[in-house]
Amino acid sequence: MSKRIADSTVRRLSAYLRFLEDFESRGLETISSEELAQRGGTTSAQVRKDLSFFGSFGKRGLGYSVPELAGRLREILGLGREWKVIIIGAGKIGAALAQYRGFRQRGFQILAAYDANEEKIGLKLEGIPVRDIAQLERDVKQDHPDIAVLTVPGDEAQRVLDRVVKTGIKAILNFAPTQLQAPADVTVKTVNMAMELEGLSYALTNRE
Amino acid sequence: MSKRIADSTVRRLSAYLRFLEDFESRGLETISSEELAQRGGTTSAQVRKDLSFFGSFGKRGLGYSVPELAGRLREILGLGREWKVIIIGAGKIGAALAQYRGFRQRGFQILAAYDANEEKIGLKLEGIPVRDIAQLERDVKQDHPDIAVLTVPGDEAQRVLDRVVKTGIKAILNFAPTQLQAPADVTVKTVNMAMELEGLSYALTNRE
DNA sequence: TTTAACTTGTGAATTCGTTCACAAGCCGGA
DNA sequence: TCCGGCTTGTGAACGAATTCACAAGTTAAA
Repeated sequence: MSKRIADSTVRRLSAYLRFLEDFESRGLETISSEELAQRGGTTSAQVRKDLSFFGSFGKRGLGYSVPELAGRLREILGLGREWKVIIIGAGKIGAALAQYRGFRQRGFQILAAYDANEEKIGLKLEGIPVRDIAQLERDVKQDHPDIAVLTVPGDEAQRVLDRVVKTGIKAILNFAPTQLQAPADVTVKTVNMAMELEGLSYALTNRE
Repeated sequence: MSKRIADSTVRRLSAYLRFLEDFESRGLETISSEELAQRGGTTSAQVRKDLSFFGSFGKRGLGYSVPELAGRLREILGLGREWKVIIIGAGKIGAALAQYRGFRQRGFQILAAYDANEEKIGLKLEGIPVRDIAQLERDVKQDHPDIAVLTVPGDEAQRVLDRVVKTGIKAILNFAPTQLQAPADVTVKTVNMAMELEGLSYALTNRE
């Protein structure tokens, strides 16, 4: 597939899709790059450039067909199918994610949560079973999850990641505040709240 | 203060500080840009460039003094003081954040959580009082929180943000999967899990 | 049909961030 | 004191991402 697409572009596509769904639900038929841009806090040229990497979806003079563009974006983002997700670490953050509606809505199906704490094993977290981390390898072999979400303490994160990688899972969403090392064919996205907070602290401290 | 620093630079400084604290706790005295780079998944030139925006902290031929550089970074990032934080939305994510140790460790003190749900008001969330959102304005006037964390549903986020902005708070950490509009003097950082997940979906779908 | 008002798609120009490459400075040993 | 080995700090080169600017296509109305 053509050339490498920037991370920032993919994130914007994701944002565009959200607006399109909003427009779709309100029954609107077409949308211009300018409208899309305003909602996404970017420029119309940016929107058109982003889309142009994947083809020409619009009509000059008119704009984009809302349902068609939404469909194309879902296709590009790989949202046409269900992705199976496991959560590793059944703490507070794991629990919050388990009930997060955004997962289901977008076709991310949570299979199970894993933990080492015996008191948690066997319980249900928002309807999702908490299993013994010891059976991770066996379960992955059977259920073939696509994505692992890591919500374990920072000092365990790398060790757990290595274990997850060994099972063959190629996509990881990490909530531990740690820089993780993984092979090139495994995609790791890290959500680091500490870093965001420090970014706010920096902004508050250094305002001109 | 000199010229605008890139967001990516600030995030890296934040990462460097974490490694330095690790080194500090192990009693190491000096560190080179190369060592810092390896831990942070970047290059030594990048590390030196990042630091150079703020001054010359190292000694040629030797490297950086760990405690000194850590101190300088804390200063730059504004971590020398306590920041007062309020959480708006006492749902699962709010609860998870309330107990998140990363906050306290870095000097972020959580004053209270706010919610409109009467059943939650008056309860404690991990020791933090849940108050009526109706008294937000009064409380802010009295307690002067610096940062508001938004964990409300997406369709309420903009409305709540406008209200928070009106109280004079200048820094917001948003967990709603929505692009928010705010005045230029207010810094908004959004943590969008849906977007990260879609990034993973994209990566899984489009691997060459 | 012609015209006016729009809007896309895309090379070119620009801006922004990263990497290179090396002079300048520091340290320890001879 | 001199030398060899190291490491910083920083202009210059490079590369990537964004913005500009406009030809080309579409629509509706006269």
